[in-house]
Amino acid sequence: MEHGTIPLEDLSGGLDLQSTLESGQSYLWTRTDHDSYGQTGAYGGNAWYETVADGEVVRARQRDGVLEWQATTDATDLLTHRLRLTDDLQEITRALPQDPLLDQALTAYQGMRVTRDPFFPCLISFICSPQMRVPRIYQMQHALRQTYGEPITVDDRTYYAYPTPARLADTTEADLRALGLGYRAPYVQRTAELIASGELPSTDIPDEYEPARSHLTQYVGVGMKVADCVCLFALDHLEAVPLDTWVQTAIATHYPGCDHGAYPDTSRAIRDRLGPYAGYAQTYLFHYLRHRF
DNA sequence: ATCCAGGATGTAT
DNA sequence: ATACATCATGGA
Repeated sequence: MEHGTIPLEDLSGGLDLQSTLESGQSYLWTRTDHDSYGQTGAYGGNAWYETVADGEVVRARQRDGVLEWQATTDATDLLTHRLRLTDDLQEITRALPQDPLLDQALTAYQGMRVTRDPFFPCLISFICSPQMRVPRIYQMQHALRQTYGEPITVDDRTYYAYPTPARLADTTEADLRALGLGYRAPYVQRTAELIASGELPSTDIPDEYEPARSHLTQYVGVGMKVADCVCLFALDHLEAVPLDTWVQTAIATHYPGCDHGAYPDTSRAIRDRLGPYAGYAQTYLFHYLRHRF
């Protein structure tokens, strides 16, 4: 394994790796000191996180003002891309409106970045998310990797890549129910099939945000909320605001003028209110609201 | 035991 | 368009 460090001193807004990887954005990283997946109780400020990306094992941890990595090849570009290290967090914070709730959330998790996941794993992760707690979503993605992922052995340890569309298309509803996906099992199988067969290829996704969101809702198990998650966490649409139950409640109480009942109307109103980095605000609010109690 | 979780779908109005 | 029941699973 090669290893190296990425300096963080000159990074605008800094980095909080733990918050970035444990705030329910990406379900593709596992903390190596976890005996079970998705547990965020113990402090892990300097913990290693690992994933399989582009067929390579990548491990990263934050300490002493650097992002340290171990990988089979140089992971600098990969980490810079996946963790959005070039996002100007100071400018993003400046561009967001000033209000007490948002200020508290931004201050509490300074350095947290929106992750940039690969499309298919992100899509499947959030198809698994409805009516599920964050730790269980981690658990389901872990089960999918262990069961259907391509194994990679490095230094006597075996890792599993996220399964391909073809591999998941080749499963059955019963197979996936056995992994604990519940009623989302047929959604995952059908969506994988739509992509693998070319019936609804991901290469047809429009570049613009709202058309992209509309395209995504054609997949099975994808409504507006899940589509917004994929737009934000995989498709570079930083204005996308996933309206989950936490954020909807926050909008109703904190931005009542933006609450229009219907998803598309509230979505447009909150984006008009928060601006081009609305998705960043959503990510901070979601993490903050879920953890302040 | 009962309730609830990063909602989506099918059906009836 | 909008309202409502239904959908698995596990942890509190």
